[in-house]
Amino acid sequence: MPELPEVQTIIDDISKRIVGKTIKDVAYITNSIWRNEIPERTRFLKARVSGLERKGKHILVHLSDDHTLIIHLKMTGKLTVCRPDDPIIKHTHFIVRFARMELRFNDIRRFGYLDFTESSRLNDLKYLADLGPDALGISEYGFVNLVRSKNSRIKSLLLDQNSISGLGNIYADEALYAAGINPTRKSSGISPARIKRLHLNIVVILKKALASRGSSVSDYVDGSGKQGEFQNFHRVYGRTGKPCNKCGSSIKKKTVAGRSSHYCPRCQR
DNA sequence: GGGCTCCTGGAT
DNA sequence: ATCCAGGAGCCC
Repeated sequence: MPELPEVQTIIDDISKRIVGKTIKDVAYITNSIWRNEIPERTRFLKARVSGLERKGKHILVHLSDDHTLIIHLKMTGKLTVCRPDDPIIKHTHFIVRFARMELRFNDIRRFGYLDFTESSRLNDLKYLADLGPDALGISEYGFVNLVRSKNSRIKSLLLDQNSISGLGNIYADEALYAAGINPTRKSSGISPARIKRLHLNIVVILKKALASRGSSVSDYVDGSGKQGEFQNFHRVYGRTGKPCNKCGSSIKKKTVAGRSSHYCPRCQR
């Protein structure tokens, strides 16, 4: 479900409600949702939420006693602030209880996970340490070097979180369309001018998506359980067979890098 | 690279 | 009944 704009929207929503609040209790519902050891309940009790942070598509919830809860939502994960008397819906796996509200982690497909560590040892977690520069933080220079240095298809590179973090299937397709680059192109063969255009479009599209509070295609909801709006502005994703906004050609879909890729065969070369 | 896997559920 | 899904790791 969530890519950078969705994860950031959730973090911004939730931060307003839980930063500074003290944890009263936690509820373990599905043990297998934890990536490593399940933290003891006492690790959470009386801790205060000191701040939230995004690393790629990971959500870090920092606690006052120098521990951090890590959350990855994968495809169908949801993180919402609820009232204690809201019914606990199916596929809810973990709850953090505050005095007047609860933070609930729900995931239909259970691809998502939770993890917990001392904050000073976050970089011992390989999946965090290996993340590439953030899609909204990488410089144009850094991005050009990255793309020119790889021989993979550009779509694969954009999805590779260890090369550049935060992009997923929707925004990779949308950015490639905006830059006029075919998803199957070998990255090393793309001209620097084209790569700069792609970098600019990644930033512009991610920022627009953030302003629209993310894309709700099926499951995504923000930290309050509301849908985003950016799906209304998709140019290729989910528009297979519809006319290209630039040239009128039919938008095509084909598998690239193991994912369905939506593109205009005429505008993207 | 491509293919398979984890899992549930909606669309066709 | 079959296909497909905002992710990503593992296997040749």
